[in-house]
Amino acid sequence: MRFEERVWRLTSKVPRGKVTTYGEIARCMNTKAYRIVGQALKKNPDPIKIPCYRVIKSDGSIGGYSGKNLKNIRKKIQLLERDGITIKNGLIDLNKYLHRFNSKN
DNA sequence: CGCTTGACACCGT
DNA sequence: AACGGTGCCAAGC
Repeated sequence: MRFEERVWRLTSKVPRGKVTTYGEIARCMNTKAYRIVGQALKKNPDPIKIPCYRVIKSDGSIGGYSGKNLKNIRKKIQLLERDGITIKNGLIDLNKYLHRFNSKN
């Protein structure tokens, strides 16, 4: 199983209305390669099954979406709000919306 | 092989 | 709270 595929599998488990972080995914895979998580999502093969917009940064800010292009970032924000997530000043309240994986992926 | 690249995290100021 | 610097490590070249 490639690193990317494990990232995609975990990402697809995040329920609607919740989010997770790059670091959270990496930790769940017992690695510190949190930066690689983003690189994997960027290569998302099936956005329908893999809601990569639900993956944000650990400080609650949005992170990127298909690159760091501002237009794409806004798109990501719209998708999150469509899920019922409120974003104030570009920040998401992780205490409220963070999805916690059960130790096994 | 070795060097660079990131959709990041963490700590100090 | 907000920056800025440093650490991270799989992939790609």
